[in-house]
Amino acid sequence: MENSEPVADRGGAKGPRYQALADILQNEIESGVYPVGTRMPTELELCNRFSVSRFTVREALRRMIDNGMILRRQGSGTVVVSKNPTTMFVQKLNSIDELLQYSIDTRLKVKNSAAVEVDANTAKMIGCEPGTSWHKIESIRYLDEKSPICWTDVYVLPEHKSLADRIGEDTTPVFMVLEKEFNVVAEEVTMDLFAGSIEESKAWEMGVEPSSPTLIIVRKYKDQNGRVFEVSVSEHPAGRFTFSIDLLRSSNTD
Amino acid sequence: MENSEPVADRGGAKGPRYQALADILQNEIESGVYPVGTRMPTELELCNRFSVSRFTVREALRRMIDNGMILRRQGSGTVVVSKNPTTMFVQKLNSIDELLQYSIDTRLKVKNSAAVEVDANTAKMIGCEPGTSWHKIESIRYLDEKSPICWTDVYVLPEHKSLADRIGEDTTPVFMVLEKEFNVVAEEVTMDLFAGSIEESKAWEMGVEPSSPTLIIVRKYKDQNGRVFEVSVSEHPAGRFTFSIDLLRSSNTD
DNA sequence: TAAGATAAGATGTACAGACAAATTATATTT
DNA sequence: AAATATAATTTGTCTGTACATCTTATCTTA
Repeated sequence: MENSEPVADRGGAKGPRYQALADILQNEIESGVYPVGTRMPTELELCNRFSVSRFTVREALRRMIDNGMILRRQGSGTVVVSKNPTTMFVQKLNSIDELLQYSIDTRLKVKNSAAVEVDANTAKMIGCEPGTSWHKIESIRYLDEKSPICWTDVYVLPEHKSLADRIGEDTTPVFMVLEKEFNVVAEEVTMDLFAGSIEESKAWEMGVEPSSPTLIIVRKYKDQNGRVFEVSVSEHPAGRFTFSIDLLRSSNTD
Repeated sequence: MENSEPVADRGGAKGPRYQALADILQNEIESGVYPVGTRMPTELELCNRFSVSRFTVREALRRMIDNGMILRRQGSGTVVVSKNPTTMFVQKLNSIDELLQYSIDTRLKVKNSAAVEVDANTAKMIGCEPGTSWHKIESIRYLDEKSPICWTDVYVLPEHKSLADRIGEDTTPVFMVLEKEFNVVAEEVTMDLFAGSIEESKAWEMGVEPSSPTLIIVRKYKDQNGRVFEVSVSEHPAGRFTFSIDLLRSSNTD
C-alpha cells in the first residue's frame, strides 16, 4: 500500500525533486497549514510522507531558509518565521569601498576636531537625543589636491576621540579604523540619502555657490548590541558624486 | 603511503571539516595559487588531495560560492572570480515596496505620454545611445490630492506604450505592470542617486522655487538578457523624500 | 574544411547509512 | 518539589555509491 504523496513523479513538471518539495511546502505555509510561529514536520516525517531521502528534504529546506521562510536549530526543529518568501532583490557589495563608494585614492583631511553636545537639528539628523555628547570631526574628502568631493562631519563616541589623529594617515575607511583600534564591529549600517542646500561656510570650502544643491548622505554604524558608535554626515555638491546601487533578483524561482 | 593533506585532523581547530577545507582553499586563492580567472581543481581532485568525500568538498565550495569567490557551471568546472571574500554587507528588501520606497498609498498621475527620440543629455542620463526611440510617460507621484512627492519620467520600449493607460489605475509599481502585461522579468535593477536643480516648468508643478535642490533617482530595469526595458527618472524636491538603505553584515565568519 | 555524432569529463541530483552535537523530554534522586 | 542525571528526539556532519545533465574535446563524415 502506497502511503506517500507524489513528489517524485509529478505531472509534467520538470526540475529537481527538492525544488518540487520546496514549492509544496512553501505553498502549505502560505495557505496556513503550518502557521507562522509553529513547528514544521521533522526531516524524517517529511521523508516518509513524500518518500524521498533526507538529502532531498534538507535541500528543499535549505531553499526555504534562503527565502527566509523557516529557521532551523540543531536538536530543536524547524519553525516557520514568514508566510511569504522574503528578499526579492538583494544588493551585493563587492568591497567595503562600494559601501562608501569612493575610489581607493580619495583621502580625508581633518579641518577640526572637538567635543560637542548636539543641538536639536543635528540630533534629529543623526538620530539621537538632543544634548548627547559626541566627538565631532569635520573633514573634507579630496580626490587630489584641488578636487574636493564632499564635506564630511564624523561623530564618534567620546572615548574614541583619539581616532581624529589617525584619519588621513591612509585611505582606510573611518569605521574600519574604529573596528581595528577600539574593538567594535559594524554589524549594521543604515544610510539615508536626501537633497539639501549647502551652508555658506561649507560652500566656500567646497568651491560652490552658497545654498547650491547637495546630496546629503547620513551613515549610522551600529555594533552587535545595536548601539550606534559612529555617524557620518556627508554633503556632496551637485555634479561631483553619484551614488549607485545594483540590485539583483534573488534566486527564488517562485 | 599517505598522500593526503590533513584536513580531518588539523591542529586544535574545531568546527566542521568543510569549513576547514573552505578556509584552506580561500587562503590558496588569496595567496595566488589559483589566480582569478583560472580554474580550480575538480571535485574529485580535491577529494583525493584532502581525503574527504564529495559531500565535504561540495559543502566547502558552496560556502565559497556564497562568498562570491568562485563560480560553478555544470559540466564546465569551477572558476575563481575574486581574490577576496566579497559581500561583506548585504541589503535585504522585504518587499517590492522597499525597492521603490513609497508607502503603498501613493499614486502616479500621468501628465503626458508620447514617443520620443532621446537627446544627448537624456541619453547620457538613462544610459543609451542618443536618438534611440522610447515612449516617455511624464507623471507626478502624489501622497494625497495636494501633496506631490516627486516628478517621474518613465521611459518604456515603444511596443509597451499602452502601459500609459494602466498607470494610476492602482498602486502597482510600473515595472510590475510591465512584468505582468508584457511578460518581461526585472532581473536586475540599477539605481543612481544624485543631487540637482529642478527645472522651471517642473518647479511650478511641484510647488517649489525654480532651481531649488532635488534628489534625482534614476532606475534602470533589465531583463534576463540584460536589455533595459524601463528607465525612470524621479526628481524629489528637498525635504519631501529620504531614501534609506539598511545593510547587514553578511554571515561569513571568515 | 566544416558540420555533426560520439566520447570523455565535470557538476547536479538522489539514495542509503552512520555517527556527532544540540535540544527537549523523561526519569531519578535528594 | 526541585535539581540532576538519563534517554529520546532532531538537526548537523560525513562517507559511499549511482546515475543524470551539461560542457568540452575528439572523432567521423560529408
